[in-house]
Amino acid sequence: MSKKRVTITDVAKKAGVSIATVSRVINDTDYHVNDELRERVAAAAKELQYMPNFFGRSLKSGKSRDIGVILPSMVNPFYSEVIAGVEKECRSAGYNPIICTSSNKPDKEKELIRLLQGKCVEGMLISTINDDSDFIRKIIGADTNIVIFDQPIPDFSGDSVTFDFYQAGMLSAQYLVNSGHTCIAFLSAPFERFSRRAVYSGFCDALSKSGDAFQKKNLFISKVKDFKKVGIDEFENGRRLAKMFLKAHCPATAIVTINDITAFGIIQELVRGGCRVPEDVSVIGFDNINFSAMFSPALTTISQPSFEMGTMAARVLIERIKDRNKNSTQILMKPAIVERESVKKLTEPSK
Amino acid sequence: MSKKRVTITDVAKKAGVSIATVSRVINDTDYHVNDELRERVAAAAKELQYMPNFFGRSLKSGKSRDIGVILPSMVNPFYSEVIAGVEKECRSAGYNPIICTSSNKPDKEKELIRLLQGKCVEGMLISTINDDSDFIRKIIGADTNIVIFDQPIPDFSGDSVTFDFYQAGMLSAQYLVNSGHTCIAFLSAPFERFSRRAVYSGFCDALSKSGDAFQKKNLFISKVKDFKKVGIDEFENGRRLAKMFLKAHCPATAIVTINDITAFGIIQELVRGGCRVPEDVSVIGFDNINFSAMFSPALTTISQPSFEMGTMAARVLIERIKDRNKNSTQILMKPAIVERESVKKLTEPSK
DNA sequence: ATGAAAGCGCTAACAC
DNA sequence: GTGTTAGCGCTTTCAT
Repeated sequence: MSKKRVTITDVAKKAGVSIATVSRVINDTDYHVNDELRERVAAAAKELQYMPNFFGRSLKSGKSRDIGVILPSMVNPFYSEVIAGVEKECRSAGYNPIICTSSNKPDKEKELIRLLQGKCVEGMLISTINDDSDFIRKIIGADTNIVIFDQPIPDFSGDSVTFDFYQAGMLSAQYLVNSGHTCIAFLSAPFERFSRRAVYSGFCDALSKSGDAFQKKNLFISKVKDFKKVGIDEFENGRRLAKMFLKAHCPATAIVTINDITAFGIIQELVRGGCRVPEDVSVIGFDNINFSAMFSPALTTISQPSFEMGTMAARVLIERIKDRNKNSTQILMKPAIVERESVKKLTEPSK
Repeated sequence: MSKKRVTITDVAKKAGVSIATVSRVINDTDYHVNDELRERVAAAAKELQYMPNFFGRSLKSGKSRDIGVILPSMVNPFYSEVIAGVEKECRSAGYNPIICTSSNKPDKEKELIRLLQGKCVEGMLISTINDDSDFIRKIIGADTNIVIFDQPIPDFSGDSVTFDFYQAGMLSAQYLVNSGHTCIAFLSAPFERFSRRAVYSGFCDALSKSGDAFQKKNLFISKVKDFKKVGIDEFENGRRLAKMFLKAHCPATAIVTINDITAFGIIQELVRGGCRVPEDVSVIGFDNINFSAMFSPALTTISQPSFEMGTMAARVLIERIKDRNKNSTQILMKPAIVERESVKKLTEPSK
């Protein structure tokens, strides 16, 4: 019943030319085709609503024009923005991103990589959650173009676009110290990811330098390893963390945490526990997702340029696809503090 | 330099069998293959890290196992959740979703449809923003399986999974009326989308029925048509709307708006203008995105089940792919009120 | 300037 | 039970 798909042969027949000519016209090569024929072909193609079959093309050329993208989650707006950047950059260069989420599951990540290889993607953008990073290296050993982004892999020497988590950790500590805070708490999910460890160590180092060495009793780590519904789970995790903080009667006047959503949870629970933010306790987030500006109090946070990171990563990958032999590019995106309302300045008169 | 891709021929050579046998083993057909050969092939495939080329397969079979998904945006968490649902359902059925965002641009939407056709997707999930819906019907006339979801198309008779916007509008009005509000305002972006018109008319009808016919002076519509960065733009739009509301000295005690993000903007600006929520003015949102629960005051809103809608839409499409002749399925997801803290009950003693 | 034809990797009908 | 082969739609070399 369903009409057969229109192929290059149909167009050729209709225009009374060979398929080779049709191909030339369709691909608009600089190949010289008689104007009259060219128009006849174009007309036939249009009339038949011809649409080249990518499979035929890709099979022949070995090029899919597809780019695989693997991310841990979709529901965290940070990643939505990353994807938006990736998509924009890819499409404007004529590539099609295939977006996959690993849902924080290492095995699924591996599976997706194989899937994408089967689809002959010309390259992949990977934000890996695999701690065993060797398998990524193996893939690169083969002939897949890869750019590691977001989550760094220690000692990785290929293309990467990552974020300077260490410095970000330093920044948040310094900012708090400069605002007059001397007793600061660090609230986090388990340190399974490189990024969290890096933030923490930057944070500790900065405190040491300023003379207020971090006190272990101010470190609160929740037990939750698996975030199934990432957005809401991280929020709940924040609430849990705040409860721990409150219960411990922690004397800290400021709290640093690992992402904005967690910060939202912390703030909500703090307020519920009778603790005003920032009057009684200051909170500084991490990511600067869109909602941080909408929250009340508007969240002071460390910006991790999501959209730009997506854009950059895609750009680096496309460069790599064009030239397989160029030197590897390693981009380290820098953090910046975004001052809003959730941190109180103890050194200035309160308003 | 880069090693050639391993093909079925390589595996066949290595195992000392024909490519047909390899194909049979790989696809694990119930075709009878000698156990010894089977193992030899499997071993060879594994050793060579063979990965079938989807293009060859798809070209031959005409099946891509891909499903195209077109959405207006990615940055609004409502859509992130929809996608999460779609992805989960597709993958568990062995399909691969190709996600595209039209960025609220009708032309881009059409372009994406063509792109997806070129990729031989077996079906598409479309949340259309095209007001001219005929072109969608044309596509269906051809041999593409389509499920319209999220944004309904009037008089559409094919498969669809949409949301009962009209009833949602009624619900919000009724809820407010039941809470004792008699003067209610409606704040919206321009009525270009069917969904917004439907919400508005449900809202008006419910008010009429309750005897408090809606007064036109309480309708505020902003001018902004194009949301480029959807998330943040909608927030800004909310702020703009709240300014208009404030400036007009509107006597309404409650505000209904078209989505949660806009509600966040409205609330922020209201508060900034010295108007407490919900003490002075109540606000009811729309969507129930994750952040609504995190906001303060936690947002009372109409839930539009995003993840489930994605799941349902994918499921309907997959059913359709399996049986092209079955009757069309039309699912209308029902709204529900989510009571939180942004609406004040005027009929009960205030706390 | 145009056409004929090979062949990309795979599946499935057919031959043995 | 296994192998041979045609051909899916396309690009591109090579003749003409």
